[in-house]
Amino acid sequence: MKDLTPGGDASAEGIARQLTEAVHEHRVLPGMKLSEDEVGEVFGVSRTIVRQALRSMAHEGLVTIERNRGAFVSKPSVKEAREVFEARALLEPQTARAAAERATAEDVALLEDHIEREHAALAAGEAGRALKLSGLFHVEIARVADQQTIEAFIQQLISRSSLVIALYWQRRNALCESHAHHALLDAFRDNNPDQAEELMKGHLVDLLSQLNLRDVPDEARSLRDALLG
Amino acid sequence: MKDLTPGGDASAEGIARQLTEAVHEHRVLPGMKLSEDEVGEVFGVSRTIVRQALRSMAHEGLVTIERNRGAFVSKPSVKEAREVFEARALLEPQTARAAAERATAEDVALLEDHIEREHAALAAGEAGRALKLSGLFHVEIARVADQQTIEAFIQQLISRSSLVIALYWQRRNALCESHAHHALLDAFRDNNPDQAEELMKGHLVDLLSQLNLRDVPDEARSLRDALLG
DNA sequence: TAGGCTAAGATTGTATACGATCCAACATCG
DNA sequence: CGATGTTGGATCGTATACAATCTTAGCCTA
Repeated sequence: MKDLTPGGDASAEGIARQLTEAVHEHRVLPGMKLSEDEVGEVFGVSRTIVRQALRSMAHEGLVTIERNRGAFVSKPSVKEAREVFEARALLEPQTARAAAERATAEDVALLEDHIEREHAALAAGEAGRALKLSGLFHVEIARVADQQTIEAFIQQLISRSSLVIALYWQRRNALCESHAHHALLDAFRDNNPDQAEELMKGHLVDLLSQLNLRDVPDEARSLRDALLG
Repeated sequence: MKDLTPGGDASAEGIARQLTEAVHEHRVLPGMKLSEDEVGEVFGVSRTIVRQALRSMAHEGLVTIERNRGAFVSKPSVKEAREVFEARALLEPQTARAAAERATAEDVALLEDHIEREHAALAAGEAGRALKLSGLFHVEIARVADQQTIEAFIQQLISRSSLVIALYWQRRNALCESHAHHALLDAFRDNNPDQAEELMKGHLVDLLSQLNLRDVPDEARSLRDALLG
């Protein structure tokens, strides 16, 4: 069987990237099983490669591997969800500041294009794709700041945030993000570090406030519902 | 061939842990090749397991895998060295603050024991072991702060700091660290977050100042030495 | 003698085979 | 009828075999 996937190659990294993208777009949800045979069949590679990809994703916290049971898309606990946003609060504001100090016209144009595509996806009803682009915006900021080490951390945190959003997001007020991103873009364009840092800090608080981290994480609730219903 | 290693099991994680420890103790140095066959023979496992371990370490930045060439202990560039300490500067002071807020008597006792073992190793002339424990102290602080996500990041940064130290450390004034760790311990014992944060900030600045990040990274220099000698 | 080419050896990349473990359906017994 | 034990299938864990690639030593040529 040959490569069915036009979007990427069949290396371990390529498969990990495509699976990660699917998680970011919420096409693959927390708790879903990623069978080695099944993934291998989809991408036309042997289990050897799939295992490499899955272990790589496990290292990022995106999947959880249970011995002799297989790989599942991770379901972050409430505590883990909080930790992810606490880590982001430590890393991202300073990174936004550094990005605002260094941002060139090209950087701003690239970020602007990013926001535009995010809007286009939203307009086209592709909510998942918009969500993915929204996360990628944060990674791009780290790239502009020229901080590869921190960029890798933020990329991981964005991935895990996708899982958190899938589990704990409450529907109401869905589209305040693009506004925040636009404001950040302005700060970058003006090379205004103070404003960029503050905006990012506020943006992260906003994101966190839109999560419902009080309820039980979906599994126990479904059990209770089953017992009560 | 059976397990030759009394200190740990022969799983991929166990081998990665033991290799990582060897790097922390500077028994394995940057640039050294980690041949799959050789590592497998030492630990008595097949290449399958070794490959898992090496890829895991590659993900942490500890080893670099070059396709069809093999795995080598990473040699961080000057830029990467700076980035590692910049990331630590973002994460560790706040983490020390949180640890100081939460530290219990048991936590303090455990950290104290840690410092004591560091001193003992230094007194016994086991500089590598002391260095490893010195790094682990920082990881333990994140554990006390009850921040597993950040702890994982710090662990990675500590590992990479070991590589940076191996490459860029300048010998003079070798033992100011234990003093800084003692001061931090006092701040934890007193539950003094402000002091802990400031001490950690200063400690990281001290560490960075003891590195020589201006020279070329060892390879060109050894070539030059060879030509001049 | 220096430079480049070739071939053999060594090392990694990938697929596959086999054993171990888990899970679910079914049968059996109380 | 319900609970428990058993058996078959499915899935994962590990080792090994083979192919692809790189390295190096030796040889040839200018």
